[in-house]
Amino acid sequence: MSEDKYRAVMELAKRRGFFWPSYEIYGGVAGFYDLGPYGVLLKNRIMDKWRKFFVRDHSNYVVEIESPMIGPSKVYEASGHVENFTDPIVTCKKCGRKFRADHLIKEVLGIDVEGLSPEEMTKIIRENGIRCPVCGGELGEVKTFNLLFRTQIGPYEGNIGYLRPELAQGMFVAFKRVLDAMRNRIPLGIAQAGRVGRNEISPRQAMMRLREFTIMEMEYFIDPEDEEGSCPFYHRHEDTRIRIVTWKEKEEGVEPYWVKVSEAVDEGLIVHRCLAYWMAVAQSFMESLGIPSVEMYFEEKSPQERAHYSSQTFDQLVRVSRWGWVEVSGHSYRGDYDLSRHMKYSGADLTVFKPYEKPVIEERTYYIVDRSFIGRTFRSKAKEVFKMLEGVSQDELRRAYEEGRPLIVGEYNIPPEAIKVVKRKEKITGKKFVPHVVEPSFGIERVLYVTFEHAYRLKEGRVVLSLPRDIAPVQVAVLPLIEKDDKLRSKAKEVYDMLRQADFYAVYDESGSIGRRYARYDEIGVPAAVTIDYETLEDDTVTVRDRDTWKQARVPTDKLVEALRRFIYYKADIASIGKLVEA
RNA sequence: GCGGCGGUCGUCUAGCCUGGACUAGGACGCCGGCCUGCCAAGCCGGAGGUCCCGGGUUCAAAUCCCGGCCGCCGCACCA
Repeated sequence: MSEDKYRAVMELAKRRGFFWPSYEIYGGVAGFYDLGPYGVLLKNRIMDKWRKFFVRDHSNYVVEIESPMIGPSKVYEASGHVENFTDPIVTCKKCGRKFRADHLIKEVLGIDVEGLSPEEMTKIIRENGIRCPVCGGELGEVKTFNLLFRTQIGPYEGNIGYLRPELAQGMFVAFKRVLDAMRNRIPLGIAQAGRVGRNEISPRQAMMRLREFTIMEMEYFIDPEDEEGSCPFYHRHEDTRIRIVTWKEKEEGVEPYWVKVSEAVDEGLIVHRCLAYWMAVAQSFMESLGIPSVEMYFEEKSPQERAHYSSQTFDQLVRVSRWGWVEVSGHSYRGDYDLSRHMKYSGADLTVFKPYEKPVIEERTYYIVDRSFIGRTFRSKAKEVFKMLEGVSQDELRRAYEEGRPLIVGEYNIPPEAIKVVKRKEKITGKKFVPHVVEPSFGIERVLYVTFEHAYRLKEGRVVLSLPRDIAPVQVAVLPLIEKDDKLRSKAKEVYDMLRQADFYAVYDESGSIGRRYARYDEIGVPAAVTIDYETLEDDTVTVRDRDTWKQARVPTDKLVEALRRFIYYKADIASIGKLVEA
């Protein structure tokens, strides 16, 4: 049954122009998918929903940017991808099985070889006679496989560039600029939607795992010392119930359960309220795409599974017919790992200055050397002494003072009497810190697929794509009842023009019997079909047909735009927008 | 990458085992005509196929054999 649904869904997607495997005429290449005419429209509407939920709904805090797909090698050295996105792989010459070379060596010899070159690992394997743990066959050379797509920037061979495997680095690298443009306010969310590439070893599962795909992601930068202030919209979802399971619970066989956001945070199930808040937003977002809340949950990744910089990661899983639960988004607490790395590798200051509400007056103690004493004592050498004193820390001065022993700088002895204590009141207006990051990240193609599959229905043996009305690729079809009647046709074209000018995505179609055309638009998920019939010519009313119930309401043409707006954007019932037509 | 199964008009498929009348058949869809006063009606006509690709066996290959590509499943992989 589930197998059949997957096949039916893929068949519809291909036949009606939603999506299909790329490069088909050349035999295809695994891990690449095209989006067709309706696929692109649907994707755009999904992306617009995401913008609403994550960006526009938080317009004072979250902004969207766009950064390049190709980055210089330095960026991905800093991010750790050049080093960590690579696996050393060794292949058994006899049975062909592949193993992680470092794991195999650690297993057999108990030594950690992380960071060693493939040649060194090969040597270790040879010298210790390590063989295939499954069949005992001889192992080949250790090879590395990096999942980054590599290229060169310009004509210079040494100038290596990588295709981004995630969007995050674009936000981190541009962080200072964006922060500046947003007038240095924190919390700050930087969002981006764009394509990424990962050279997967063996992609499969149709659109679930691709080598090139689209991510919608946000890096939400916060002050780690101010959890409450980091989430000014927390109250919106405080009482929202989300469905989660922690990794420990999962190991114990606990099923996902419903919990209020505030409880999950207060009980420490979720490490930070921002993480929990964006998970609740993610759940609402997926619900708006027609995924019922019982068809999804959040599952915490175990420490072994998650990236080393993450202190907690939840995956959002949605049920699909063929593969069961699949990940559509990831929610990570990334800490300050990325910004710190980029500070180190680039030398740039990526800290944030956060002013206190009231400046803090603090009394500070300074230990200073009496300059007149030095001048008197060392005379012509004094200049040299001052210079050397520049490298002496407050701590050293304090110890010399407190212990009453001379401070030795180079070949000079400075007696403790020359050190003076000065207490000074200082006004501290704020603090500098490296922000922490909470990251919700969606894979669009997966979201698109689950949306498509959940919309797929059979009604009386016909396919109906019951997409939520406001994400339907085409919003309204305008149909003259009879093809061969010029009066109906010209009136229908007038109505089409009116809807088009009112910014609806409308199509006009006169080909085939009316029933056939209804069926056609049911299949591509058009929520409303407007039919121009003979009554239209008499009293200027049209019928609006609801894709899901097949009920029709009669609406005056001059009220049609408003009626369709309510129907498509405000979930108005078909009966509420006009007089129902008797079947 | 290994093993299993598969790949035929846009889509779904028949044919393959048992090579030859296959000029590859059908259904649905699509296009045109007739018809049609509301749910894939009917009639007529039409377009549409590198039988996944390459090689081999044979007088003859969609069909048998080998290699490759792609898809699905299992294993491995999935920062």
